[in-house]
Amino acid sequence: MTYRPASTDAVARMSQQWRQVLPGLDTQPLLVLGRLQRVVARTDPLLRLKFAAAGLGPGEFDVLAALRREDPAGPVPAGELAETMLVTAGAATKRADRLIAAGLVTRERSGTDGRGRYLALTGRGRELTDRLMTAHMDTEASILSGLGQSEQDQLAHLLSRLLNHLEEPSDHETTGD
Amino acid sequence: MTYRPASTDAVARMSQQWRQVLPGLDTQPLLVLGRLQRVVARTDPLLRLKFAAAGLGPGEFDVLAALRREDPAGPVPAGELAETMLVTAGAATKRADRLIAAGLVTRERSGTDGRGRYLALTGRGRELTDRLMTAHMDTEASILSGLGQSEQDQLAHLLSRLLNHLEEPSDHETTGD
DNA sequence: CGACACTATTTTCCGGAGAAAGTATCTGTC
DNA sequence: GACAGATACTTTCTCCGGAAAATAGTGTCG
Repeated sequence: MTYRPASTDAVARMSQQWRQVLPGLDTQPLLVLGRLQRVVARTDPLLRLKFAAAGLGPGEFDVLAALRREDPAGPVPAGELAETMLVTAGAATKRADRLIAAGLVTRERSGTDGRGRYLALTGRGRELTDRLMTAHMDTEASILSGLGQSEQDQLAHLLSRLLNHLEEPSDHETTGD
Repeated sequence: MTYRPASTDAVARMSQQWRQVLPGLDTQPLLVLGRLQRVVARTDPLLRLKFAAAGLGPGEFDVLAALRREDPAGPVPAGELAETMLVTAGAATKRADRLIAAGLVTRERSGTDGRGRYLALTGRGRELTDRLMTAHMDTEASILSGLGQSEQDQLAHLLSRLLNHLEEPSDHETTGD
């Protein structure tokens, strides 16, 4: 039986192991990005539970949420939707197809540009989205409940900095490696 | 073209929008978990590039890395592998199949328990893994280069706390490390 | 010993996503 | 105004992973 101190998580252990196998290698990045991936891998299934219970597949709440957020501004171009969800246009099309079939979303041609499609929530879609979003925030809050408020704030801040760096590559040249 | 202050990331904007649509809803958790998901969604494709260049599919480097870490301890039971990779046993089997076909991994029956299978790296597998792991850490380091060292440390620490909470739900020992 | 429950892994089936080809529409150029 | 190329989306093809059934092996209890 291997003894494991309480303050050591799975990723810290991996890092230790690497140190033994490849002593020259700097595995510091793992302690950030490895943990990040692992947190997401752990939380995603938890978050999907409520959506699945409402009959929604993996990425479908993403669509509903994106449309609801833009609701005041009206229908959303399909391409924009794909961008904000970080999926390909093809995936966005298929997600929309399913939601349309479920009667939660509508798709209409753009008047000014025959290629464009605009997506919007139906009444039922809006209703469901609001209900799910509320429950969603509850779930997320409970996942974060192990951290204090100031820790959550710090974490949010650091992630924001990292994300900014990732999403605006122009403000810092990192073409290298 | 909407003007966007540099300090505002995509998730912060989403949170703002929600505030307008559902003013009563607390979207604080989004600022942590939403960003987390988004960082991973952005980084994953970057990380996969090098693996794909080496002919490896999505989860395959995970297998190689897990085996390499355990290398000193010898072959790894298939089930254990699935657990550390956070995938189902079926997925682990299939990943292993591909790597065996590529000549990077071997699978042998357990001597003591006929149901068990032990996986290990071949010479070529070990070589490739070491090379990829080094390149991988470079890539990750460059992704994190937007943060200073102390920020990375803070982030690692906070993520560790969160991960501990997620992976040991019954454990409430929050003693600092 | 033999039936049964349990465990470890593999296989089958299916759904979702990416890549790239396909379709419709728009824009610029002559 | 017609044509080439760009753009917005859709379709097709294929791969990967989860869920659950199937397979194989172990342990136990009488």
